[in-house]
Amino acid sequence: MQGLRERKKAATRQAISDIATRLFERSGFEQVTVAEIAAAAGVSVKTVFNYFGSKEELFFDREEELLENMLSTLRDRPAGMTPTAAMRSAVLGGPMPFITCRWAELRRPEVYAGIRAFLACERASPALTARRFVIAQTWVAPLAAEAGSAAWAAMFVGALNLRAQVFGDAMLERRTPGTVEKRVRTEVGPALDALERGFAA
Amino acid sequence: MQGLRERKKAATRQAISDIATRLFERSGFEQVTVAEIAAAAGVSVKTVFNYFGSKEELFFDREEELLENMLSTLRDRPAGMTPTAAMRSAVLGGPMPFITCRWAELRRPEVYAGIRAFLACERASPALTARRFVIAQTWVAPLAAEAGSAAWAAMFVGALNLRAQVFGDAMLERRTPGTVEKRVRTEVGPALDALERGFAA
DNA sequence: GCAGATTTTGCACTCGGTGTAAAGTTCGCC
DNA sequence: GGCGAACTTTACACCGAGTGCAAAATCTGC
Repeated sequence: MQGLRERKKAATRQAISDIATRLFERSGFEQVTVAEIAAAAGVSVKTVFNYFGSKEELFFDREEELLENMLSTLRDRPAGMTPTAAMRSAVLGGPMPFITCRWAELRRPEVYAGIRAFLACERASPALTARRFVIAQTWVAPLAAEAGSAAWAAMFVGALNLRAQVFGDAMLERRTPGTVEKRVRTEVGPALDALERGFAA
Repeated sequence: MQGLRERKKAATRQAISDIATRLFERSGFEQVTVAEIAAAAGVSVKTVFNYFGSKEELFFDREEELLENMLSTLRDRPAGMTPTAAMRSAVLGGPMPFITCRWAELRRPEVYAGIRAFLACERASPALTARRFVIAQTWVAPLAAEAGSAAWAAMFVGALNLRAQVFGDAMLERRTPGTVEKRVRTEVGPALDALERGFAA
């Protein structure tokens, strides 16, 4: 355990992030001001911006972790396995790609509702939708370095964006967990197949 | 020729856009305020926002035209030709994809300098860089509709983003027109090859 | 408990963007 | 040419995100 200062910082950061998430999901991203978040967290606006570079960063909090997981999935693949094959099960195997969460968990209503609320909030805000694409784009260079092919990385990120689209659509239409999984597999699977075939040289 | 009102509107819009472009390329996107643009154009700030939805729209002005060109390239392809094959020459055949501008034109110094200034301005501003990705993403759905495959469209846009990256890098490094062309062909060509092979089913 | 490093805060400010209502233009028509 | 309707432009007041700065509060090692 670190010193008191370190612990307080971590706690403050977490508190701000939690409260922001709750407020966003209750009222919508655009409807909540940073001033409200700061007040609810018992902290000044300036402090919020000390921890988070922008309002959007309060929403997308786990995306760095996601990149790390992608990179280690690539790095740890058995010799001879293609990048596409290595990524396949993580992309198709659960609701949140590269997070250890399987399709079965989506059957728990509170998980379904939580993910759905997050997606609804994101879709309702152009700024957040835009932000997601930008974040995804920042993945291209690291993925390219790890996989050894810029072309592969650029198109793989295209496939990830497709996946987010398909998954989000199905969730917002309130499809059953089974249907959501089926849609992701049948619509994103072919993209991965094409990637596999395309880079089979 | 339209009525006076229509002509005036078109002229005002063009004047604002031209002045904005000049100011951006001289001082950088972030350094120029909308108020300065409005003043230079002899118009109120509100009028600027009557014509353009945001400051970024003042910079990316021809992107709609680009989408139109992509869609008609797809639509008019001979029966039996794959979407990838149809797009290939437009993607690899000139400095600005889907604009009738061939590689030869890049050899004219003022063309080279103009495009380079535009790119430098874009790269210097995170907001503009982000905006480009968002614009590219809005192309996915229309392209998917025209090509009949969401998977293809998602990954094709990935290839377009790669192209923009490669082209921009080469231009900012002040490579010769010949080198720029070669880089685009050798780095983006494989992506299109993969796309062709991948969707050959 | 003290000195020095670190965090938090308040404050004043800039800039992008919106809503509104009034002033200024253009249009179709007589 | 002139008149009323439709449309554009403008000023003004406003909001929210984000920054820079210097003072106040807090933690750290000793």
